[in-house]
Amino acid sequence: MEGKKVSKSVLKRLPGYLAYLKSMPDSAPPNISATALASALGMGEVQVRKDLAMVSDGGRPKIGYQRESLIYDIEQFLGYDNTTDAVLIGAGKLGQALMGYSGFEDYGLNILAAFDAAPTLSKTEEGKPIYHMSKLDSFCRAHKVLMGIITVPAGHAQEVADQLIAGGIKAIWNFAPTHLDVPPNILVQNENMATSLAVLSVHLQAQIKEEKEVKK
Amino acid sequence: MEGKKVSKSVLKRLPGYLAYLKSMPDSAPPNISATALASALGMGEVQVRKDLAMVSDGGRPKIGYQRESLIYDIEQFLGYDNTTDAVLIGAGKLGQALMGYSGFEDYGLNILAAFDAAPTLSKTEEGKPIYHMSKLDSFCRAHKVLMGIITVPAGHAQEVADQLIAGGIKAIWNFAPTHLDVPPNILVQNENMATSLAVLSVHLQAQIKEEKEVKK
DNA sequence: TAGATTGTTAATCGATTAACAATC
DNA sequence: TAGATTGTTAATCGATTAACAATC
Repeated sequence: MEGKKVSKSVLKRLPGYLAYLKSMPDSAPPNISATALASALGMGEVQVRKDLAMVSDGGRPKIGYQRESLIYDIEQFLGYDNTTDAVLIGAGKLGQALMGYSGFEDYGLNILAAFDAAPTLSKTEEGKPIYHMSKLDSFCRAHKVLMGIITVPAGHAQEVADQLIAGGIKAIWNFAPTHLDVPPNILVQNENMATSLAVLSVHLQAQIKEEKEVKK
Repeated sequence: MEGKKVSKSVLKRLPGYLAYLKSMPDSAPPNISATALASALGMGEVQVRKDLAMVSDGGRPKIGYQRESLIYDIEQFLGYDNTTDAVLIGAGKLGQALMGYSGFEDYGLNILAAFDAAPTLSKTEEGKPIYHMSKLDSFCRAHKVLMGIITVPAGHAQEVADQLIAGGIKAIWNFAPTHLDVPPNILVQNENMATSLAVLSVHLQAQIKEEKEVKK
């Protein structure tokens, strides 16, 4: 059943289901059970069922869910059917890597152009334009861009965020390792590698410690 | 007080405190209160205090925490003091961007080399070696590498993960948008952009919907 | 001392899991 | 029908927040 309020934790799991369903070969059976999905993704089956209940209009007992319509429902729910235009600020290595990643199309994301304080090129390898920061505001307004991707150094991220918001942007994908202060109606999604590294680092420390103790 | 079990949610917030503390100028006062930290990062002050209590040996009422020792304590806790060697698999755009990112040093991460199924270069721009996949196993063993970074396409990620684990790796930083099946003692940290995009996309959809309703 | 601030104990909230009834 | 599977209701778990006592 659609239209319900879906929590962020559920939301974050949906792309996982979608990717798995899409990765299945056409030769696979047209139906799949929550049990099968759960075991493939290493999750609890009740959780999978609850999650799917939020976006689909249900599976059938003994049969499971229709793969095709499940894919459709999740994509529909996530809004991958209608494209979102975005701008990217900071044409450094990470920025260019993101510009060049063609996979974003699958998520309905279209990066129109990059902006940089000191552009060294006028186009990316893929032929997308790189403009000077001074063009940002008018570009965003002209193209009614709603999403900005920040790949500048931490020290400039807040300033860039302010400019994006002034240009009418409603959501920011922030790759700069810093907190952004924004008005309540603006969403900031932090892609914080430091966070992941912390988890990894602490795990490895524990591993090393454990190993030493075993050796004793 | 150190040595307690710290939950993942706390762990993930620590890098935020650390980055903010490190970004403060030397001219700033030597002490900082949880209240100040909280408001700077847009968090609740009780949460900040509880988090800090897990890694530091406490602040002083009315004074706050010593900035320097707080930085030390968090870095110590996260293991940023002793470097972790890592290998990276998949020398594509994203892989090269990560190889070239010098900021990882701050997190005690040192990427020794890249591996690729069909390397087009023998070195990265920064002079780090790029080897053929066939060298992976012996390299990992020889250098006692504990961490692997996967930046290959989703279809090859599981296969690469298996090889890494065979080579003795204990933690995987997975940039491929797919679930990895690994033994229980191996940690997989997914850096899943699809997850972030889902959150952003759903937010924008809601925004657009809202706007339309206002216009009516 | 008074007040800002810390740290802890209790209450709330939300998300996950378990138990079970419904269904094909 | 019997059994696999769905979906829901209740129980558990963990994390966040609120209230308060301790402290400098």
